[in-house]
Amino acid sequence: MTRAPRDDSLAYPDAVHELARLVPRGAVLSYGDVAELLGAGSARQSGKAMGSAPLGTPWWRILRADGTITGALLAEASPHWAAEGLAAPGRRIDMNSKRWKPGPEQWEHIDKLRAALGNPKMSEADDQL
DNA sequence: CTTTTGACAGCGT
DNA sequence: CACGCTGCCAAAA
Repeated sequence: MTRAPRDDSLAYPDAVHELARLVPRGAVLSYGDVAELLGAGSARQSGKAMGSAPLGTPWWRILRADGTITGALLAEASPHWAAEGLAAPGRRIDMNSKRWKPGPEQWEHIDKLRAALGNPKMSEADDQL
């Protein structure tokens, strides 16, 4: 292989996926919240990242700031929302009360993600100085 | 290098 | 409350 994957480094999309996994049942985050919690990127970046979320990722807990989700996913997400008591079918999620507030222990984990992000693969990139 | 493209956000109509 | 337009930001073409 031409490169060896570092375990300490983390790509932005992966950080987003990890964070999504931390969101507990019955809670949600907006794409913008995700970017803010990671202290990097922006709503669009996290949204893009979610597009490549691996199976097992609770993607239905990450939605738009107004409590809606993109059309194609609505059909798949609704049942989950109903099952978790997030919103009844046909209703939008109340971001005000359902927004996830990470506790101290969660923040520790999030902090790791932040640190890993500030430490991207720094090899073969020192020539463009 | 310029243009297009997104699982977005905010504001106006 | 539903749409539409503009602003953002980085990656891919």
